[in-house]
Amino acid sequence: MVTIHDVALKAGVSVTTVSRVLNNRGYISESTRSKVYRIMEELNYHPNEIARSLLRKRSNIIGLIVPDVSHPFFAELANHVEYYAYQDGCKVLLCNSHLDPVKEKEYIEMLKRNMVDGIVMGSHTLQVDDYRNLHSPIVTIDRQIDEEIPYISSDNYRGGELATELLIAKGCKKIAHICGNLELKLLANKRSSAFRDVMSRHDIEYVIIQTDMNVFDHAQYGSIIERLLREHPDVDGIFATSDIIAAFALKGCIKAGKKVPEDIRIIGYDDIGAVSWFEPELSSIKQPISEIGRLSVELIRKQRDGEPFIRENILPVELMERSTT
Amino acid sequence: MVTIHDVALKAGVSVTTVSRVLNNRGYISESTRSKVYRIMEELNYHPNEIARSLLRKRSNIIGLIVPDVSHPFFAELANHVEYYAYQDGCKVLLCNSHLDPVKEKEYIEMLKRNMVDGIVMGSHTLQVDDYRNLHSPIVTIDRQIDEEIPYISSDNYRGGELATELLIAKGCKKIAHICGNLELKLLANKRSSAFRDVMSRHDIEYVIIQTDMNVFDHAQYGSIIERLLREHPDVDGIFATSDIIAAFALKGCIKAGKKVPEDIRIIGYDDIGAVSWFEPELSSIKQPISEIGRLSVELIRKQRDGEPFIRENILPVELMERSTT
DNA sequence: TTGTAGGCGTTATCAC
DNA sequence: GTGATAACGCCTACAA
Repeated sequence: MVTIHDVALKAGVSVTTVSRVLNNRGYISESTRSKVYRIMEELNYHPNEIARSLLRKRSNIIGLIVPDVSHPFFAELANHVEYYAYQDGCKVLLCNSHLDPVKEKEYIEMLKRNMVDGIVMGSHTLQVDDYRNLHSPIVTIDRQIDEEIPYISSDNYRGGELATELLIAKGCKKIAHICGNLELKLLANKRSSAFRDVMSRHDIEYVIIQTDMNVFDHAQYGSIIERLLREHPDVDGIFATSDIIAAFALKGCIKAGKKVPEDIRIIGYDDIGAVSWFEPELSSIKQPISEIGRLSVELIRKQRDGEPFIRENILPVELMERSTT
Repeated sequence: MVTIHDVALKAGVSVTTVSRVLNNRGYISESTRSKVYRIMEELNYHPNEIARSLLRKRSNIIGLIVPDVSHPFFAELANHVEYYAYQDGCKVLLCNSHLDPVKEKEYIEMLKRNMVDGIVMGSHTLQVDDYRNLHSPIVTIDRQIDEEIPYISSDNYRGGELATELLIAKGCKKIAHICGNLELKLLANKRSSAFRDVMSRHDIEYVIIQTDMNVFDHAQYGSIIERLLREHPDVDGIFATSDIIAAFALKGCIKAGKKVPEDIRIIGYDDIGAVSWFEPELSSIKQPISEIGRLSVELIRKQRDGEPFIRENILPVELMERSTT
């Protein structure tokens, strides 16, 4: 490995001078500058970021903790977080919690030991206190820990309203809502509150079905749908809290011989790319994932640099009507 | 930030001793050991990994460069690489090249400056020489750079055979193959070679359509399919080189009023999760992505530690027959 | 305009 | 068993 000393030696100057050239600090004569540059080139020198980080007490790394990047929503989130982090001169350390609190906690410790600039928390398996005592810039996605920790979410309540109102407007008389486990205190639960509110307002019959805690166990969806259609054969509208669930609902309906959207209308949530790869294309509520990613990085940076920042960030959602409603 | 010095001071021992306790090296009396542990606890001390890395000349980080994590294949790859890296005590730095050679090169430089243990290259926008002169443990996915650099791919040729032979066995009389741009010297091109070989052997009519370089521009797929069906209305089998393309083909066929698989049979490649979320479920060739991830990490580790390793790693594929064939 | 010296937090080496 | 001390590669006062 070639260090700043090697360059200094070969260039016949001190390490300070090389460092100055490197960082464009202070005054250097044009001749030494170009000489140093030439030697750096010759030796193929690249400054050691680790040494820099040690000095700076910061690694320019953003830790991104998600349940599972292979889930389309988090894959897109990771994609955008990386995009904006890169623009900020930061790197992204990818951490899957795989819904394991131990792993999530270990990752948090690891990130702190590596002096990351901050942590974007997309996974939430720990207790509130564990997040509170981080002493590191942090942003949570879709969960509000307390007054202090900034969070980002899309307007879940509005999303729930939009989806529900659409089904009603289309004339649905009995609507099923399939949501995640409401025990988890996620902001996504507001979609369900909105559903309940709108339905009560319109005095339409409805059922709410909670899925298992494990969002990644897709096997459960098939049977949940089947049971729903069996126990409530008169359901003519389904609002699913994710596109994946909605896709399984669609599949279940087709298998059960129902026509979509004629017999039963279906709308999902997230607007992941895959919904438009298949036919019929799924109606969905679109979250501004790119903006969520951008804001995550910005909020980390602002906290890190001691700039003021907003703690509650609720982003607008958009109804994407396609062929299943 | 609390350092090893603070612990040493409060415990009334030297930093050396604390370091020994920390790393379980040399002899320490049980009493000092427990005292040190207690103080570490009290002070909530966590060793600074950056300082360690500086000394060790290694960050325990694996750089993962992919075109785009939001693509299901790479999302799954990232997921598994992270899984196995974690088991090895390594972290994963996520790098999207977004098909930009400049960004890819900058990422490579950055990773070297950060003394990563190695680089998993899933993106290939650079020239062969750029990869050759890395002087860092590296593994390429689905591309063979030269004799030296280890690569991992699934058995693309066999995959191509399986897909093609299935369509033929089902009685297809005119088969279209939609593949990526063959200019790019990717091992995935062997799928197309296999297709051509098998078709010639059986003397069946076929067409081969290359898509654009940009794999992430899904907009092109719709029109490609439409044109295919228009120019070759008698095609009764499609072998697409990715599930996404296959999904668009499926959609195009349905829109064109064709019944799948009765009028036309379709098979994709990769077996991404999404294919089984929708109806009809897509037949596909499954790549062992988990094993690819595991091997990537193993090959980095072996190179890093100077252990012997295998340079050519071709993993078996599997035919997943579902409802579209 | 350039150089010397000290320190970032840790571990390895060698003494005691 | 334990403790000084010197690295690791870089940057930044301060001095010249």
